[in-house]
Amino acid sequence: MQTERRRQLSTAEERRETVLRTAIGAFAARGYFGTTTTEVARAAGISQAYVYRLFPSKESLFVAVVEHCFVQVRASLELAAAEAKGSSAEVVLHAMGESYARLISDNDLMLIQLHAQAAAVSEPAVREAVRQGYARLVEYVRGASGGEERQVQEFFATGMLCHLLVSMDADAVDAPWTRTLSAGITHY
Amino acid sequence: MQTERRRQLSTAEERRETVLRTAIGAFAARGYFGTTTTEVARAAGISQAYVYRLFPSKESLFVAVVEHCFVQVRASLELAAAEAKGSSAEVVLHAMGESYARLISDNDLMLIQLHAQAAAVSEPAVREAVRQGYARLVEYVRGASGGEERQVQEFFATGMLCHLLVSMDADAVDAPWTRTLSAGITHY
DNA sequence: CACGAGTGTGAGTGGTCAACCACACATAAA
DNA sequence: TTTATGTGTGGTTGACCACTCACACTCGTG
Repeated sequence: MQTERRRQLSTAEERRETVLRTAIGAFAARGYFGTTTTEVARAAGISQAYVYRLFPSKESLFVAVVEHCFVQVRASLELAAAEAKGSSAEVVLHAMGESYARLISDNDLMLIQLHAQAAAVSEPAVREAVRQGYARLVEYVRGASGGEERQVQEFFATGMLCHLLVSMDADAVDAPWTRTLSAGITHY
Repeated sequence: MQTERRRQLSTAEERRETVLRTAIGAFAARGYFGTTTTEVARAAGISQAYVYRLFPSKESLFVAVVEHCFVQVRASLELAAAEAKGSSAEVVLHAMGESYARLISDNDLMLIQLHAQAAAVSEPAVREAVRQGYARLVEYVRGASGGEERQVQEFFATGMLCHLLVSMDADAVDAPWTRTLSAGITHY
């Protein structure tokens, strides 16, 4: 049974990935300022002190989380685009919307985007991450869909409307105004 | 010279209004969790302790600020609708958009909306205020413009896109993707 | 002037936060 | 087994937070 005993410790790189994944849930509720590093640590199952071994500061951790989310969103859109390849811009954009809706069905991804936007106002590092994230997203959607400016713009405007619906849990309100805002928007 | 000397002290009601007005600027930068009551007090020119005489808690203060902003937005749309009365839905909605663009030219109103959305996720009182605010806004826009569901929805989606542009200061970035997102969106 | 009611503050309070550090334990290679 | 390196934590620190309270001042009225 040579090396039967398994490693008990993770490598730092594995831990960083764990933290990135679990921190999404932690930051999703209360955003950058409202979430403590202790909460992030608890979500990852490590001590608060160790968070500071893996990331130099709370800000750099949050930035890494935001970047991680943008990568996931992009990957989701790429998947959809690959499946709908060769179709018209409308069809590709619709497939992207569907894929996006499925990706963020647990809402956390979307809430991170919302909180990243909010933090971007005062935190330059976050602002830069958000800019880069949307820059790549917009260019990708434009290229992959082949749609016109207006269509691409509307695609993102609809995404932003989703942020609003999720943030105030519009699903839980049964009224004409929520039906107006959420008309035609898929969600799971 | 009977009552020549003017009052030196404000009434509590006047102070409350001052605080509501100035707190917009304070909360606009870092949102609900990121802004301290001391900052709000300094913006209003009063002591931090007195903030707690005027409002029972930080949360109720923030909620009042959010409601105040929604009232201002609604008033702005009403003004625009009155001027464009009798025109087609498109024209009315465009006039509303113009008026809205002028109202939030200093960005603070819009940033409060963004931060209110973010705080709504975890703070039930804020969520209720945001729901009420948008409920009235949507119903008003629908009624005053006479537009179809889709038009009203697009109106708000465009507004949400403005939040994104303002939060990451897209104006400061000269690139194709910012031009795509901000195409046709007036701002002053 | 006197006096009650309203306006306003300085100086706290207990609690929490991001960040740090000394130290313990696990691992891999010599 | 020894040693160097990497993984991980308990305990702390100084700053700062929302919120409170005793007290001072101003005002309108009789």
